[in-house]
Amino acid sequence: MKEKKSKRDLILETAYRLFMEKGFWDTKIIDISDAAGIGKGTVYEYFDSKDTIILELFKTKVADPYKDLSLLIDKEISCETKIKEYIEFEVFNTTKFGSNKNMLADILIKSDIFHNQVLVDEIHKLIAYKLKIMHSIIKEGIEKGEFLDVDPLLTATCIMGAVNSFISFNYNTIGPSCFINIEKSEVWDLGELYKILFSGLKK
Amino acid sequence: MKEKKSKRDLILETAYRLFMEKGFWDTKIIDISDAAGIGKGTVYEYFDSKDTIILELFKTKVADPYKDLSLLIDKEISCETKIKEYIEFEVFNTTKFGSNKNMLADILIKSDIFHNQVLVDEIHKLIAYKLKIMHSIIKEGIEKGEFLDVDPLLTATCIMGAVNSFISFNYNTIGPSCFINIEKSEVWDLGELYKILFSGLKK
Amino acid sequence: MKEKKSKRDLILETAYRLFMEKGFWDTKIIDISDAAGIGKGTVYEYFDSKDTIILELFKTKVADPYKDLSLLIDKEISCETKIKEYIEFEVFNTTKFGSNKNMLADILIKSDIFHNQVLVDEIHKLIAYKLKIMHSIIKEGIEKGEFLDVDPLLTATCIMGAVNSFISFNYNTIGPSCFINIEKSEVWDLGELYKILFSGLKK
Amino acid sequence: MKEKKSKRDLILETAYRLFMEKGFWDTKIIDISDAAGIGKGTVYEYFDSKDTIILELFKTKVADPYKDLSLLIDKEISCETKIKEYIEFEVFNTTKFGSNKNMLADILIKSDIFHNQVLVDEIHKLIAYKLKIMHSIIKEGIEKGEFLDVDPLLTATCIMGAVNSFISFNYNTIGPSCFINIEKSEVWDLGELYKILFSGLKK
DNA sequence: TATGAATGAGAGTTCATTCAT
DNA sequence: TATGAATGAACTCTCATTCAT
Repeated sequence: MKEKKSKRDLILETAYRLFMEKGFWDTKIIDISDAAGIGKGTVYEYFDSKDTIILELFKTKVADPYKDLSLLIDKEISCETKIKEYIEFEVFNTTKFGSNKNMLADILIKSDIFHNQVLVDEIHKLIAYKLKIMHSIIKEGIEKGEFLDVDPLLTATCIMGAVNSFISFNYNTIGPSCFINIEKSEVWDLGELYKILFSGLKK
Repeated sequence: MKEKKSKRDLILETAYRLFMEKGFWDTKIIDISDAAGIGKGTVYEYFDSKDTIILELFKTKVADPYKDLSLLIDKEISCETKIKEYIEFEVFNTTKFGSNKNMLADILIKSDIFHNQVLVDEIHKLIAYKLKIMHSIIKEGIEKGEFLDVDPLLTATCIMGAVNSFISFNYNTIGPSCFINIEKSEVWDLGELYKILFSGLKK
Repeated sequence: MKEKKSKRDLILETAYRLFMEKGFWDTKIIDISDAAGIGKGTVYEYFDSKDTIILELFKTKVADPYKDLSLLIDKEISCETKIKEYIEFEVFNTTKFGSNKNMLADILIKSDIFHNQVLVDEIHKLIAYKLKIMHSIIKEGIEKGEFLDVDPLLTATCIMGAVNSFISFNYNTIGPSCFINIEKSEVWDLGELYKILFSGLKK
Repeated sequence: MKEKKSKRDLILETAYRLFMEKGFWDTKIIDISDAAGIGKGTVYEYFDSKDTIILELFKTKVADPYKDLSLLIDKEISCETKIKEYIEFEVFNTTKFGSNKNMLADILIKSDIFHNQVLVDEIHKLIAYKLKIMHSIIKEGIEKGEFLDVDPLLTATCIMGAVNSFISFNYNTIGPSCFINIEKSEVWDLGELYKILFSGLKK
């Protein structure tokens, strides 16, 4: 495993680009070496396997930038500002790769899932359908004076994200592996979720 | 393509079970036929391909149940209640397959992503890390009297979900394919996001 | 793993033939399937791997025939006859595959050793050289009346084989794995070897 | 092809050591250069190929020491002594590389044969089985007073070696390449083999 | 209708060898 | 003289799909 920067980086960048474009499974080693203008064997001079490449990309492109995020906790600013800074950081971090690029999400969502565009289209159709309903409800609520004057689509998007996340963590899809060192009451109450969505965080 | 209900359903149910257990890519056609107690060729009597099976499963198990969700819009109830009903439906819908089962999420998250446990562990580690920070901030905010008395972990989870969703839709990762028939102002303002998170929806 | 006799046997026989002709390492799976007139994948329908094929061949062609050899021990015949029968069995067993064929020895000695005909020639040259010397000594011994009137070349061959075997077992090349349940005095004395070679077994 | 002694010898000695330890096929060129502390390319400055190395090793380590063995023929000693000296030389020669080391045999028997420990175990099992039978017969013969009082295991080992050798040469496995300049009667008689085994060489 | 034997394109990976420096 | 980065032919094994029965 050589460490010479340029060639290793060339492979990494090429792999990254192809993974983003075609997905991990649709990108073959030969695709990477061809696109990089090098021999297939050269890829293996720098990486043990295809798995090592995606792992390295994840670590450097995705995970590493978060390293100092925890410094945020001890900053002398209000918690509201902390959350705002967190979000700004997250937005910067996941969009810095270029317009419309969120590496992890992209690779996951791209062709990789099922090599099946028809299915991907169906999934998007469902999301669109749900979004439209939620959007319509919020719009109505605003018009009727029931809700604050927020952007209805943005809000629909956020609520859907919050709910999906709530479900995934609450009903263990993602697994308790993500709750390291944090105590979680057995099953969360929907009432708590509503509280946040309707009243927000601030006192 | 035959339509005799029983055998077709047997294949579908077996495939569904195996996809949930081992993921889509790790489930081979032979696994399905073996588990169903039928011949490998028989699978192809009822389905054109493996892709057709997952597509059918998605349609019937995931998408179809949402068919009447739009009726919610015209119900004679407050918008707050509509959203609550929406959420309750979503929770029911994604957890009805058994404890801790959310079909789509499960299949995506299972072995399928990269066949690479090391990478999956890294991803979980990052999620856990971010969650811990957010959790810590919210807890502090509550203690200091800055935030309402919410469940900090649940709230952290929801905010992360909302933010991820905001980013995905705002910066086009998922693609505009999900905004069919909805007008979206070019790029959403972070201020709008903060408004919802801190003040909530309700007036 | 199907068990239908004919195709499985076809693969086995074809592999056997090619292993004998070209050696194990020089025989590729595609060679076997081509020679058998079947598809490459078919080989894997019947055998898990190339290793499984050679193992199966060893078991059925080489090891199995020895199964009843131990019955010899309890036969009501003289020990001299027992040894003669043992040898006759061994000769039959290792030559039954056709003229000039001793499966295991052939595969080992063929191209497999080093893929290197020049080296194989050198090895043969050395054997020939040693054989010639031994042959010459024995011939002289017979002519001078020192030795019995035996076939000098045959005798030279046997002595070389006995000595090689003695060395291999005595100095552990083969490893003690072959002395299961038999007690071996630490290192054998050359005197014992001479006793057998010069005086023979019989009283 | 340079001839500078020291580096060439370093490569040779390193290759020799690794071939003995891991076998020819398991030893890669990079292993040799690494172990020798030189560059991979340097190996090719001194040797045309991996094959050239093993050939050179065979010649210098194995074959060359036999160069003067033929002088034995003309020594003024009895033929019995000649054979004894031959054997002593052979024992010395094949064991001089260190305890339990017989270069050629070692390399052949090591990992090289089939990279398949299961098969190697099976082969050893068969050898052990045959050895046990022969051992048992000889022991019985001695106890009954039919045979001389020899070491039964050593004798079994030698007889097996002699018989294998007899078969290999008699039925052409090794090929007539080893009978250069020696006349061989078409097929040897088993009677001749028995004569030597039971009566020995000496008059 | 049901089968499962047969298929072969295609993947990741290895490593002896080359050659520009 | 010495290097090691670069190479690519070659290999084993996988598995969705076909099709004769």
